[in-house]
Amino acid sequence: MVTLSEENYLKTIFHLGRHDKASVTTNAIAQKMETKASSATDMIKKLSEKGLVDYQKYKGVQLSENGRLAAISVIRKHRLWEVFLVNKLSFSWDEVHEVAEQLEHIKSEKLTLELESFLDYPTQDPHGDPIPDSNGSIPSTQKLLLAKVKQGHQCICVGVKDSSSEFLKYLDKYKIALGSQIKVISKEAYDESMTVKINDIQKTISKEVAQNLFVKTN
Amino acid sequence: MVTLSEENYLKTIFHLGRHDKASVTTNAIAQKMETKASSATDMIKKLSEKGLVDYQKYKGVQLSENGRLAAISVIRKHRLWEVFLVNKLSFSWDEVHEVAEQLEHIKSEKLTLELESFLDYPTQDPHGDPIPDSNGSIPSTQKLLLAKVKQGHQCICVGVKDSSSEFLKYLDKYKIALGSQIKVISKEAYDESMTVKINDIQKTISKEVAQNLFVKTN
DNA sequence: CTTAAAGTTTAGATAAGACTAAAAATTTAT
DNA sequence: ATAAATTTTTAGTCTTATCTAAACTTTAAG
Repeated sequence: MVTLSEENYLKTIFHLGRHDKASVTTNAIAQKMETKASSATDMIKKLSEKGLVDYQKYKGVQLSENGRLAAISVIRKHRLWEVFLVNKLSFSWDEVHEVAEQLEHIKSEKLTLELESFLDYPTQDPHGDPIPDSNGSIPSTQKLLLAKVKQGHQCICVGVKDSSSEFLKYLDKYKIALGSQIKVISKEAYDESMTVKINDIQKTISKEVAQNLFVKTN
Repeated sequence: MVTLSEENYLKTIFHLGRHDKASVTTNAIAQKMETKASSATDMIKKLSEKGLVDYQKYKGVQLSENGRLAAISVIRKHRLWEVFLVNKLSFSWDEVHEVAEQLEHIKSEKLTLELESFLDYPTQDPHGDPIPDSNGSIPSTQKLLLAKVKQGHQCICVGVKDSSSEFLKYLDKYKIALGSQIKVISKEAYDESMTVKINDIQKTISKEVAQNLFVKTN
């Protein structure tokens, strides 16, 4: 039995360890969880005793296979619920996170499977993040940050790196959505801003925006 | 802020105090919550300090107005989720309780309202229990136990008193559902069993069954 | 290569919610 | 009306998850 708090730590460790395969540090976990390092250490010990993480004092943690599966299960539920909230109820993509944070902890295998079926087996959530399948496999997507796209190239918006309400509302305001066609017209070396044509409307966007938008070239 | 545990106590006190308006005793609460009387006392004190119940030592508790509203809110969510599970996902009425016990604690006013709308404003859950509206009003239904119906009278099944999985599966087995037409053919004084015609099929049912089925005469 | 800074862990405390055992109040029965 | 039985409360303990403060490692700088 994995507690709610344990699930939240596992999820955080998963996200922090996603890209490089080095150990995740205590401080990084504490910061992401908005708690103290000593609390993180306590929880790490507990997770370690339960065999959910590999832990060596002062050396950080890595998820064990069981820990990885537990984390992915929570992430899967989180993203399925987000799809439900946006596609079936009338939530917008900037409103779903908080509620999904609660719904992701509901324990019922049947519920998750039925929900997935009801939603027609979605492969990504409203922010473009992939939804793990019931075996824990995560569909890989070849995406890159808009900031990396060369001048003159065309691409399609496929996800966001920052899924804060503020950023999502900014995107809504300028009609930038998943699927939007984006052409990079010019790039400004000085401030890393770029001028793009989005859905045939020209606009200059800042570095902050370009570095938080995932696109796929086509 | 009402905790998950507090919500469960409030719900229990609501159900126990539903019919007679006498105070609900500590032991009754403990028994229903499957906990010890001392734990119930501790929680009662906490609820009392928060103004959710009126409490006098050794005299039991009654819900305050705020406590009543909090309890009804939880019950409303529980029943809405049950409708969702049965009508939208393919749960049967004997499978919903455990999951709804978890979902009822999700805190999001918008979610509850949107869910209610998505379900087309249902007035009762899959067991025939009324769903409180967003103001906390509970639609009243005039129902009686099948055991009280006189010989020769016709009625319609509108709910169950016992919503245990065992009873619900029994009803499924004999094709007794909400809406089933039931005519009381004869009653046996000795064991309080009765012979009834359900959907044109004759069957003898025990006291236990007759005392757990709600009907409406027509 | 030693020391200062940064990061991590330990020790001890707190709050919520539960438990056991014992004391106190209430109810029931003689 | 009082003793016995039952119910309720209190006191003290436990577990989970958190915190602060202090101690200990590791890393980085000089």
